Amino acid sequence: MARPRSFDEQDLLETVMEAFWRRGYSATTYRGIESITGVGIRSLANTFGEKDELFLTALASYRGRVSRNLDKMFASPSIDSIIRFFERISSPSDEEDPRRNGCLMVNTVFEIDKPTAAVNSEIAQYRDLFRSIFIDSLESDQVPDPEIRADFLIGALWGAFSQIRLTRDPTSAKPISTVVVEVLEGWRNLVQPRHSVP
Amino acid sequence: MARPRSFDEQDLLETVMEAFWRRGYSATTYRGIESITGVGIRSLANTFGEKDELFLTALASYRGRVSRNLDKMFASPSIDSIIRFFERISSPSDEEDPRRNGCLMVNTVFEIDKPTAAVNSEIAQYRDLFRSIFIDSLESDQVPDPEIRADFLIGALWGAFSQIRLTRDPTSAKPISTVVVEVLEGWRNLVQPRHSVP
DNA sequence: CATTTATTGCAACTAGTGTTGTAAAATCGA
DNA sequence: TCGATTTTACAACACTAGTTGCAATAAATG
Repeated sequence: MARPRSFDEQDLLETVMEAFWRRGYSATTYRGIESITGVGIRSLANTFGEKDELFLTALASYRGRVSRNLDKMFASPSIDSIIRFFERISSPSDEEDPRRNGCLMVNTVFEIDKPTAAVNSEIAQYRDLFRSIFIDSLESDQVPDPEIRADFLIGALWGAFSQIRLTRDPTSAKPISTVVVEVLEGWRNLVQPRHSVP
Repeated sequence: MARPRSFDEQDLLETVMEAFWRRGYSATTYRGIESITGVGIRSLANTFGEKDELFLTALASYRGRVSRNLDKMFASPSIDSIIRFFERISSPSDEEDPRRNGCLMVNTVFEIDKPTAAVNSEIAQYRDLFRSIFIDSLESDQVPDPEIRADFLIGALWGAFSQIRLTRDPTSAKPISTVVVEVLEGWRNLVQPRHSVP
């Protein structure tokens, strides 16, 4: 046929995604990616289109990554899974781990002034990922009002991400995890009093 | 002496601060401020210096505003004050209220890639504002481990700000407030078991 | 009224970024 | 080897934003 690409599209996308994660949207420039990856601007544009589209693709890739992790951690959803999840969030990461920058989606919400409909949809899907997993977990332990409590957990999660992003240190979210775990333990004893004692 | 200014410095600063609050750092341009306020770029630069300095001044102004509000709300610090605070956070605001964009300081953390030492100091002072007020409030009701719980409350607060910023609607943080209040109520009964039962 | 002096309007300069055109380069099948 | 076709390097373009120089302007003081 013709000349083949000098790079692997998936590998490149992974690198680009981490660049957005580390440095944010506007600080991640085409020319910057060029010098990091060695792939020329023109090839980037040919492959992924304009910056908006490249970013959207990176977001989708991120969501896929998170989704796979969550599937593993919540194979059997329960309060215990949520506890393990929050404990992992605030566990140390090495210097090179992009997790030190919190969460790409949350960062995006703050940096992009007026997100496009496509970006908003990505973020909504991302949020729903957590929401449905939290609800499933709470329901499986018969916690009342699972929706409200799930929304609270999402809030706590985003607070943790904010804290991590501020300090660039996951362990700084430890106090948040600690109290969230305490709260979750308390929810074990809240079984619905629907058809209970006379 | 000489020609007087055509504007009031404090009024102008307030407007600029709200501009940063609404639109973020990079979307708030000198030329934009010029067309909003009618004050020319040259006069802005003469009065406030470069954009960094103008922004820093706006942050300080914001912190002053928040500090005054907190002093009012926490005149007698207690769990009840914290409850009222979280309930107010998620109460509706009108269309023009810049609170619809969450919190200027938290937004800043996310948008600025590498904050200067001065900006970091502003943010740290801002955080400590809440931290010491939360600790005071918890201590006055003899809640154990007030530092850790205060850090959790800060996390929940930032989660609420994130949620508000995402939806541009304070009431979307209602579930967070609701559960935080529930948690705070629970903390009333945790009085230190220091010298208790035999 | 003239002088002084800070303010202001205008415009230019510089730097950075997304985007695109074009021609050279490289590969694979015939 | 040749031709088709894609990739790639280079450069140019357009636009935006921060910053700065300079001359005109306007008020207060004597």
